[in-house]
Amino acid sequence: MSIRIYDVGMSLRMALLGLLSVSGPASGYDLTKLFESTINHAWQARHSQIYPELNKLAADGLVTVEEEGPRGRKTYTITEEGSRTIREWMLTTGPARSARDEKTLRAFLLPTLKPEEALEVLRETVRECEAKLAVLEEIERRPSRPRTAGFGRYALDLGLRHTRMMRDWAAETAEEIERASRS
Amino acid sequence: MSIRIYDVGMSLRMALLGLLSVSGPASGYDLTKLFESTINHAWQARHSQIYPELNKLAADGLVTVEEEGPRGRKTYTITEEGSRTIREWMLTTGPARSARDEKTLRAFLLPTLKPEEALEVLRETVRECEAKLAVLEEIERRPSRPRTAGFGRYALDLGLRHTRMMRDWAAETAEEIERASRS
DNA sequence: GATTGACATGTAAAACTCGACACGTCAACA
DNA sequence: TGTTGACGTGTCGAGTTTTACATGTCAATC
Repeated sequence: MSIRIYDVGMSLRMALLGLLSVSGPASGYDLTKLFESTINHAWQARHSQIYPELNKLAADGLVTVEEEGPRGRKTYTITEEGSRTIREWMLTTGPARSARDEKTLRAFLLPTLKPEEALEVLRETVRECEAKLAVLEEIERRPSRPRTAGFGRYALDLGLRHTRMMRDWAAETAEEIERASRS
Repeated sequence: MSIRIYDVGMSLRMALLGLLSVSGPASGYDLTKLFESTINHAWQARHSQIYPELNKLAADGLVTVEEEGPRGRKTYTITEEGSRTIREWMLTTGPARSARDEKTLRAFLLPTLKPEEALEVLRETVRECEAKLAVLEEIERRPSRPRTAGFGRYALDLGLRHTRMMRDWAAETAEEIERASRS
């Protein structure tokens, strides 16, 4: 086991430990789907990244394979050390946190377009946000499964706020551009 | 020049073309700093990634080196083809956009902590947001330099909204946890 | 004249991420 | 009985991103 000095690249690790911690024992397959259905807005990972990371996690003693089911299914459980590790990470306040959002990047690059084009992009953004909001609000209404109950609460709220913020920004910016181009 | 079929990995390319498009001719050094001071919240890139990408961009005819100054400075200018390329990219609506935010990830993993610990993390988040807001509001008040004037407008507004949203979420979630743990 | 710091560009190794390939199981339904 | 689709784990190659290394110029200040 190699000690990692820097925080970079710990995110996937911590996401997996966090999911295992809150949802209880799960397989790589379960975690891949959990990833998609919960923290997908904040972080993405394919199974091709998740399976190797789980093996590393097991090698480092942060998780254990307690049970092997049919179809080669391996059920991972977080260990004491794993819990300690994620707790420390969560309580560590670092100044530099990676943040990448192509949607926001496009918003920043809006001035590269002519006003009419920018307007159309913004209106499309509003439509996308509305569609996403509809999905999130539907999830909010639907009673959550017990396994992810506490987990999804804050995540969903943040997702809703983020999407509404984006929608409002796009709508108001569109209005502003429209006003400016009319005068 | 190889044609890229997928959109993935185009972000850095487009960010550079966008910066060159809005701010006018600039060197790799300028772009590195522009990156930091403008779209850093949406995308990050070190000079070790920017310099090679500029060379590729030049090889592909999307930018040209019009001028070589002292200290080996190379001033890049976006070409017609470069402008066409970013315009097409901006107008292309793809469903899958990469989004990674460690701050949000941590928010999602809050339920791994005990209520008192989560509370402390949330309060720290509020403090960080307040500090960031102070910086952004100061920038808002300060008259912008002509080179990034139009560019920074929307970016700054979105940054302010995002930070306020995060602050409000953290504050209200903290309140909620406090209420729940009191009862 | 020497030192410091901003300017300026680059490369190499390691780690991270994605899409594609690859293999195999089990249950349900036709 | 065959086929389909969800379950389930894994590897590989290519591209992206980071950290560290590497080199040198120019202006200002001591």
